[in-house]
Amino acid sequence: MLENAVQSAPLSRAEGKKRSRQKLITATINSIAKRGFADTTLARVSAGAGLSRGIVNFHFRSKDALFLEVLRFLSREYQQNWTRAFDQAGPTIAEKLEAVLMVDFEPPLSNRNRVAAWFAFYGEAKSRPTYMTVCSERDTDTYDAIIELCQKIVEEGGYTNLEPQLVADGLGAMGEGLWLDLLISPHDSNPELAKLTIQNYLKVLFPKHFPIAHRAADSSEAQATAPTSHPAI
Amino acid sequence: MLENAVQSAPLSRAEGKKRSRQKLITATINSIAKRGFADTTLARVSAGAGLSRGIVNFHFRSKDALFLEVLRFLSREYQQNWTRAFDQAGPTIAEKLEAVLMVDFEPPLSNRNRVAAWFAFYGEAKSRPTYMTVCSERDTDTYDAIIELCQKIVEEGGYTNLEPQLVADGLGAMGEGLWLDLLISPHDSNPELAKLTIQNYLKVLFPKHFPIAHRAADSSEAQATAPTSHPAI
Amino acid sequence: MLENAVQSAPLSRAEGKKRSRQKLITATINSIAKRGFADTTLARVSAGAGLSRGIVNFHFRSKDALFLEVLRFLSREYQQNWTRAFDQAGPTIAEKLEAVLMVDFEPPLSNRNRVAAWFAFYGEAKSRPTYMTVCSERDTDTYDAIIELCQKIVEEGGYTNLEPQLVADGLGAMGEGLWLDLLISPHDSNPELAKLTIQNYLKVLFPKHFPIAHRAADSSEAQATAPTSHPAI
Amino acid sequence: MLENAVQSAPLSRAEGKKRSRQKLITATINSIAKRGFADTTLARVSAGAGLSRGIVNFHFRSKDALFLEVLRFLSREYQQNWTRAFDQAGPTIAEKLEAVLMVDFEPPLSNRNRVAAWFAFYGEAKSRPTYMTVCSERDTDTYDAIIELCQKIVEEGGYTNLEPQLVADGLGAMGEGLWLDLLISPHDSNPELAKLTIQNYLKVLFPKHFPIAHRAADSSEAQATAPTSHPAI
DNA sequence: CATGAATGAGTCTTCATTCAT
DNA sequence: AATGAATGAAGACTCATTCAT
Repeated sequence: MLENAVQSAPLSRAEGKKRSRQKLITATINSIAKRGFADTTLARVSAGAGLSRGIVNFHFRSKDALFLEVLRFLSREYQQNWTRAFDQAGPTIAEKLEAVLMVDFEPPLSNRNRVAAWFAFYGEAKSRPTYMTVCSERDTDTYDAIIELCQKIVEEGGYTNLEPQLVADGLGAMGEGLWLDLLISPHDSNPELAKLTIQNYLKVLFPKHFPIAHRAADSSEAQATAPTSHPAI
Repeated sequence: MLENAVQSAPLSRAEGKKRSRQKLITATINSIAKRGFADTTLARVSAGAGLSRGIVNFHFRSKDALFLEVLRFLSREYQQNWTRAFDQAGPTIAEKLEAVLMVDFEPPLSNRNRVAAWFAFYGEAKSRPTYMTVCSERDTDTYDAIIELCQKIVEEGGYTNLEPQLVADGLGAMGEGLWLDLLISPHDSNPELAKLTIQNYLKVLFPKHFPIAHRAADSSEAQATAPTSHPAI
Repeated sequence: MLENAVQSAPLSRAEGKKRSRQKLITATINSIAKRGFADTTLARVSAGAGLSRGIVNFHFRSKDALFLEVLRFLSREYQQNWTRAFDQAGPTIAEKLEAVLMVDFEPPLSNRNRVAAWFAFYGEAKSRPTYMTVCSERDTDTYDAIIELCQKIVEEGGYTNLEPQLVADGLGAMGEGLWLDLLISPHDSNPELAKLTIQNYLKVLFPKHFPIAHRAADSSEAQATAPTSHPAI
Repeated sequence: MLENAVQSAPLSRAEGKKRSRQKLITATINSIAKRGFADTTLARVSAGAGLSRGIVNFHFRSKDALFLEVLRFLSREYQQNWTRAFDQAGPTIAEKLEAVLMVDFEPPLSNRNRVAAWFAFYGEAKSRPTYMTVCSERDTDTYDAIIELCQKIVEEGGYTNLEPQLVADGLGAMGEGLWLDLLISPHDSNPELAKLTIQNYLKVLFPKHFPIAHRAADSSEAQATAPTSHPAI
């Protein structure tokens, strides 16, 4: 038995614990998507993770704590993807703006289970301050960044007819509305259509930055931005 | 005290039953908004309605049936307000379009309890086909109407740079996203701001129909359209 | 309004009340047979009787009171049929004995709903003294009569090898066991077979009174004894 | 205190679970006998077993499932005692027949709680196909065996006046009727009297096999056959 | 006499949580 | 670190009973 044993070798305790934790979080997201918040019980979560019944109260203090961790995981994941999209986009403001507006509709964020989980938390947010806090934060961060980009692009393009704040609010809201449509109108809605919709608005709003002929190219570029983390969920 | 002081007169049995039913629906909406889906128990609903414990299983078959009736009530109410806004708006396409986009942000639809209830149902929709059906229907009806209006206005104004379908999808989604913001970002968000955001887009999209100077007037006109039904909730 | 009004004329109050009472008793028997004791609710009973929900507490004081009345009705009906069979039988002891042993297997007592109701009460009798009293009484009356008949027939026939008391106990028990079989083994069991079984024993026990060739004739005679009351149940 | 004082040693988990299950079954039988089907609630059953409230839904799926397991337990127990009586009886057909007819009236089957439980199930059998199946099976098995024994004994003894099938049906039914009498006529009825009644019939039916002088001896022999299982109930 | 809306006690059932193994 | 038997609080639901109409 050498130390550099193969991957199937027993994990260290800390690693095993961490892995179990993550399995439970993933199983919870899937259960919420599949069965909804109300029917997501710890028994089903632990079964989904292939672990024993009492395990959740071992890794997390309580069911509420688990759910909060799940939301935090989703929030962290969202932020990571958002930041990566921003960083990996081309150097121009227009490219940055488009990239961050597109990231909601690329894997893993466009995954329907993810969207379902997010809206499950939104649905409970009004009555749960802790959920509200995390949800608001994500929202605020995103909106702030979009506002900043809009201000720059308006200034850069001399779009004197546009109020950057309102334009940004509209784009942000449109993104969330299209995200909801992925959930509610699955037959007529899909990530590609959502992206086209937003891009269409970009062209109308900022014609100098998003000329009509540019569309297809942008689209493929956007798709090229790297997806990320936990694609197995 | 005249004989025709009818309002305090004892209700007929059928009327009393109907009234109790409605009380339960209203109490359920309020409870969902206040405590969320998870903590909305039949005991709390019946207490909120000032009725006895077993009452829900008398008027509705089950908790599930009650919830579905609540969603149907919300859906019917939404459609009624939407239709009224459309009918009562001025005769032009632009006025109709603006009216139906504004109605989400006027009472009673802009009521935060209502929005919370809607998103609670959205959050459960993926795992409940019956909820999904009702939610999708509302969505589809609204979108279809907006598409039609956009097609007409594009044609009327000769906005050759606009794709009516995509523009309509964007406006519809923006409305839903701003509705969500009423819930999630209550500090920075309010119905008036939401209306301004949408109106700002209308001016950018259809400048001939929504000239800049027109803004304030429209806004106040929009507010003047009659709100409706069940203001007590 | 003449006294000799036709049958479809409105009943007097007393008659209507009596009729409703009986409808409820009949509906209860049918419900017990169909759904068992546990699932026989007052709602189902009143629905079965085509009457309104609160009616049982009007005609009877309570559910328990209704059930007790049902048992008393069954007991009365049993006794009436038994007595009629005895009276209408031929004049000999043998004919009387055979008649009372056969009556359990002729309508209406052989009706499977009736038997089911009886055994439902037997099943609850151990824990309900009032049921026990009524059930025991019926049993005792029947056994006593059979013992008396057996004593006479043994004396008459000089069957010195028979102990009348034990013979009578056995015949009575056999009757009840065959009655149970109507319920439990419906495929292989039927009233005619039950009668044959008992008659076979009579021939073995009392060969002078029940000669072999006599069988068929007896059987048809037995069948000729008049059935009775409430055949509609 | 030696180490092999195993009985007080802590049970393995599996053993403990099995024991809890059996406790619940036993407590249910006792409750049915004491309070009847209707008043046997899970709260009382679990209290009777000295366990917690939710336990039944842990070991069994539901109250119905518990009841069915109780009936299966009774059925298994019946069959075991029956088979043991048959096997342990002397080698002759007559001894076998008498043994299996007597076993109903010896512990544990003659235990009044047992009989009450059986008749509670009989009372519900008509409306519950699963109960009916189990009850019918027990009946059928018993009757089939008795028929076979009767055929042999008739052949062996040349009892040309007897129809084996009808004789067997009568004996089986008599056993069940006498069992019911243990429940319904507890003052005048007891297992010993029931046994005498049956034995009296055996002497009349099969005089060559059951001569009059033989009675007392047989009876004591029959009693000597070992009773069995679960005497604690 | 009869109705049926309403009540509320009682029951089954679920499930988060604990803890001995 | 993990298991799973057991707990008991809480909730949905049933249903006998009441009473205004």
